[in-house]
Formats: sequence, C-alpha cells, structure tokens
Amino acid sequence: MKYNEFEHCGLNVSLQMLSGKWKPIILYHLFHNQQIRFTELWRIIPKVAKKVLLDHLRQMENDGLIIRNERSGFPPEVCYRLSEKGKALGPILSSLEAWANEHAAREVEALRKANSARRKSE
Amino acid sequence: MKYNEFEHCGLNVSLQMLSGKWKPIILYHLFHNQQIRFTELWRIIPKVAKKVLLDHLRQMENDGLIIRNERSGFPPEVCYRLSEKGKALGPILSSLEAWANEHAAREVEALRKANSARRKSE
DNA sequence: TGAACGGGTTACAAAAAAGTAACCTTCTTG
DNA sequence: CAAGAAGGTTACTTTTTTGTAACCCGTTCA
Repeated sequence: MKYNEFEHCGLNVSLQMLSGKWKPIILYHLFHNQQIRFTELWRIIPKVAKKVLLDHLRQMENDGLIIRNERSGFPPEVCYRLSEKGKALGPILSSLEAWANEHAAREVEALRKANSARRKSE
Repeated sequence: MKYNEFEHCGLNVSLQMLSGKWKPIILYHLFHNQQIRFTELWRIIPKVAKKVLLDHLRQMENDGLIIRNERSGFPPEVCYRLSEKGKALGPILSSLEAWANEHAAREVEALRKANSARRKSE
C-alpha cells in the first residue's frame, strides 16, 4: 500500500483530526460541559494562545467535530458544542484513555531500566 | 482542570503516542505483518525519510508500542513488531477508523454546501 | 467621553517536526 | 580491491505548528 492511498484512510484521517496540542483538552471540556463559550474555554485552559485556540476550534469545526453557535447582540456569546460526530467519538476516546492507564509507560520504563541494570551487574 | 494536570492524563498521553506523520501507516503495516524489517518498511512507505522513519520507530519503542529485535551477523536484520501494549491498541484503532468512515467528512461537507446553495437560491 | 468586554484578526518570532544528502560500519560477493 | 547491502548517524534546510503582542469592532456602563 502506498502512502497516497493510505493518506485518506479512516485511521489517518481521524488521527489527524485529533492531532493538535490543545485538542484533547478542548474535547475533554466539551465532553464535560455540552456547551461552552469561547472566552470561558480560553480562561480554563490558561496557557493556550487565543490565536491557537481559535485555530484549533476552526479545524475541529471544519472536521465536523464541533458546532459553533453565534448569538449576535450583547454580549456577543459564541458557544461551541460537540456535533453528533463529535459525541460519537466519546467511547473511543474513553477506551484510548483506559488503554493508556492500563499500560502506563512509567511502569514499562521502570521495568526496562531495572532489567538493564540487572544485566549490567551480572 | 489545568493543563499541568491534564498533560499526563491518559487521553493526552495516548494521542501523543499516535501523533507523527507516519505513525498510522507504520502501525498499519505492523498490524498486518506481525514483524517487519527496517529496510522493508522503508521500502513500502516510499516517501518517508530514513531519519524520520527511524525517529518514529524510536519514539514508538520508547512508548512501549513496538519491540525492536536486532540479530547481529550478516545481513544485520533488525525487525520491528508490536508489543502486547501495541497489540491492545488494535481494536481501538479499528473503531477510530470505523468512526471516520461512518462520518466521512466529505459527505458532511458536500451536504452542507448543497444546503447552503439551496438556501441561497430560494 | 472613554474604559471595558467578547470574539476576533494581523504581523511577526520561536520552536518543533519533517526532509535531504552525505557519511559510517561490517560483512559479502564479483 | 571495489562495490553493495543493512541499519544507522550527522549536519543542515525547509515546513508546520505554536506563541506573542498589538489592534479592531460593536456595545455597554461609569
């Protein structure tokens, strides 16, 4: 299989949708809030740059993961929430998280180091 | 929740392990071959740079996803295969793929455009 | 009138990821 | 002896992603 073919494969496409430094935490908040205002999101993820947060949200909107809801008037009120597609991701992300917790890298790493130390001392 | 806390959360950790331009296709091949030599892998993913492929493989090894097997002698024979941790990722990646195929972005996008065009013409 | 708020944009800088090409080592074969 | 293969490394460039800071616009409140 060539990369051309693979590039548009579901696995690649979905992982690209999830790649971005702040996307996991954005998703986390959206899964726990069902709707959240831009400024609020910016406030609770303190280290992200406004521009980057906006970029991420735009990408996620273009990917169909989230829906942007603008209520003009005052105050401007722009809310983001998960789309159906985004919601459908929930169980998958949970199982990813569970997987990571089960096979915590630290333990693996510690074991590896212990073994390597043991080998050297023999 | 602050980013400091979230940074080491399972979701973030696992998505970072999967992020890298060539990791999905590397995983794909490992899932379909159960063992593969470095050069062979490099040959079947024609556009990846040797250095980058190596970087990706090192990262995946450090993350405990794959196991590197070196048989010195001639020819050098370095094989890579999935670890148990890596194998456990299989069903999750399949469901990610299925998710992407079900909610194919193109269709969503096409539908959106069609609707917007229809609205304009009314 | 002017400061503040929400949700942006813009121009630019810094950092990280990916790519290129040459080189190395050990062995083998012509 | 020269060339070639496997699996790397090194030095360097390009591209992509993040980050910083200033600015804009419409509206409200002091």
